[in-house]
Amino acid sequence: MHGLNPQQQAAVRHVDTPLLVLAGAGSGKTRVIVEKIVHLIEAKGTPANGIWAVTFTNKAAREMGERIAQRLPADRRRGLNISTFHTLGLKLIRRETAAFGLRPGFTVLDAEDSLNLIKSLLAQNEAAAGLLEPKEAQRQISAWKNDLLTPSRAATAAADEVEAAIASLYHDYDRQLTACNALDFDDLIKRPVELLRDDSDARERWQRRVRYLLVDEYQDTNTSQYELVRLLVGPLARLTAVGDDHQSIYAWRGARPENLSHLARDFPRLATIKLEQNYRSVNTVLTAANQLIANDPTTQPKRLWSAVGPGEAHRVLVCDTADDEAERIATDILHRHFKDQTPYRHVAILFRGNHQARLLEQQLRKLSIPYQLTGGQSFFERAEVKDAMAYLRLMSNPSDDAALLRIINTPRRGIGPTTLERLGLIARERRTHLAEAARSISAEQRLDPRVHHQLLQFLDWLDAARLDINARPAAEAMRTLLEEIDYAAYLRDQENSSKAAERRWTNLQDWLEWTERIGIDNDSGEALSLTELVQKMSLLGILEQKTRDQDDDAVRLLTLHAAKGLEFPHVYLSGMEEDLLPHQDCQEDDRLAEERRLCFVGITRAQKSLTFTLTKRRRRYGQWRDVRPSRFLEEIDADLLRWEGIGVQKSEEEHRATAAEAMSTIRAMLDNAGKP
DNA sequence: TAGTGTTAGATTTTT
DNA sequence: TCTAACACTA
Repeated sequence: MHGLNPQQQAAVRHVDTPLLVLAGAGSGKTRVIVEKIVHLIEAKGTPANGIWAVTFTNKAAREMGERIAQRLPADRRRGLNISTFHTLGLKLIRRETAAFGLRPGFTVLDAEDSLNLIKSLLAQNEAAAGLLEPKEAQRQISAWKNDLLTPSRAATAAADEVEAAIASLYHDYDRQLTACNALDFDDLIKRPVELLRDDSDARERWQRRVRYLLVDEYQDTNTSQYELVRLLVGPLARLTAVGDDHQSIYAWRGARPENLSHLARDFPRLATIKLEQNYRSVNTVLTAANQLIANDPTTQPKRLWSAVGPGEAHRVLVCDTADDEAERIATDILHRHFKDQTPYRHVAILFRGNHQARLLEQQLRKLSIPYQLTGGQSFFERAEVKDAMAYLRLMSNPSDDAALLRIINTPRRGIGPTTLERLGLIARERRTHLAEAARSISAEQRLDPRVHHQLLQFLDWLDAARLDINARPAAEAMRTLLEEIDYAAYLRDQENSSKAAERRWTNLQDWLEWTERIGIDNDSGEALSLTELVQKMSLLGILEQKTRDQDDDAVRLLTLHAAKGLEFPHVYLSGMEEDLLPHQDCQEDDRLAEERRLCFVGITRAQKSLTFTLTKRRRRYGQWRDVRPSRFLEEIDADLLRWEGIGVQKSEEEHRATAAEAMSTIRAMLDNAGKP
């Protein structure tokens, strides 16, 4: 308990009634959760396996686990459940598989697979295909699932023709998932909720198992996640929810920040503790943040303060164009690096949209400043990795159509779109999955005999491979499999340069190593079954595992969303312009408030210095447009901001001066060092 | 199946 | 204006 402030201590000790901790940015909320778990085990004698902590990302779960590992010896923390919502749902489904109408080895489809399934369903239904955009349909189905709406209720509630069509697609989609022994991400929450709601035996069983539940980032929960929380804690309500309404920035994808206030309604004995002392930032940063967020009508007042230090006014760099903006940020960072010996990893550049990263990258590269871009397409989404995953999934679940479709002709086996279309039709008629349909009489009758033969051969080969993979370690068997299909040759065939093929092959080797590494249970140290391995992989972005060297000294480029939860000594908030932040599509009240909170999140990432940048003109969809500074800058006291470069000439001069100064510093450094 | 033409869309994104 | 996904043609 040492080193905790009185509010933090109260939050840790409070275990008898449900508790909401409203934890401001940088107020040590993870610390509170960690200490509370330690307290529950050490002081309250709660068995570790009765404690469940839930986060939103794998990264957050991993970090929490690591911090607990520093506080408790292995034998005292064994059995502790720290996971994401989705992993928790998966665990529950795995223990109750039959109740869900699933067979062991069921697959969890990712967003891409689910979209492909939707596309193939639409391809079979001309009327719906003309009316619907696959992405839009996917979004709507996901939204319905997050709101716990069944297909039939969605059909009843449908407001127009389009929604009605999506509801009907939703029905087919779920039926097809069942035929494939598969679930999508949203099902991992929705289905457990349905079970716990409808089956009192299962409910009581799980409520006994969950002795204490802690939920992080509570403001990001959606309806189904909140329902899961309620059902798991039951009437005893041994629950700690930690969140910050000021950092609610995910309403656009279904988060319900009002779940924070719903807690008081649903748990009358709820106690609330506010954490307002910030341990991260200097006071000028917090003052700006407080002033900005005071304009948010939708959230509870909370005033951050800190004892870190006074801090300086924030610079606002007014630049001519986006190129100019990127150049000035880059020069400024270089300057900081050489003049103040600021390590590059202490600097982050934040922006609203990913496209803004491109120019920044160019300029950083020009000045040879190392940078690390978070976001973009992950390693996990690479085609070769997804192909290998698909083979592995088919080993675990022979009815995984999404996986089969992905690799049936990769590498080439002469099984083209026409065959697959006919096969899909047969599968739909027989209400089954593709592999079974292929072995039916109608397939024999309706498919080209040569291709049909080819198809059966391939399925037999898969069966044989399945026997092999169950007999030895998965990674090892996968190596053999990739050799048998000569995937390396396929890659060489696909790529123009042998270098590109080489790189993709290396990615696969990395993936195989990763497969070996995660194939062991963190808790028991035992090897996972193939099914467990595949399911674990589906929920872990490989990107997170492949954390590049922590001490890699590079400037971080992040979207404002991706920056939540992180902190940096020096932060550049770029594109502080109307229509960019707040984004042009977010002028309506609720969305505008969320944009403001996004800006708040950006500001509160800064520990020591904060620099806003904006341009005077920006090219938008090919047109040059004059730009107005973001209204959020006006919501911060003028004394806290130091504008630079408002006049054109002055800006150019200043810019040159800064660049010249930076260059001469570099030269001096190089002279001193005697080598680059 | 590769190569070319056409068209929409251009915020944020985890699991 | 630029890109990427798609549909169409050779």
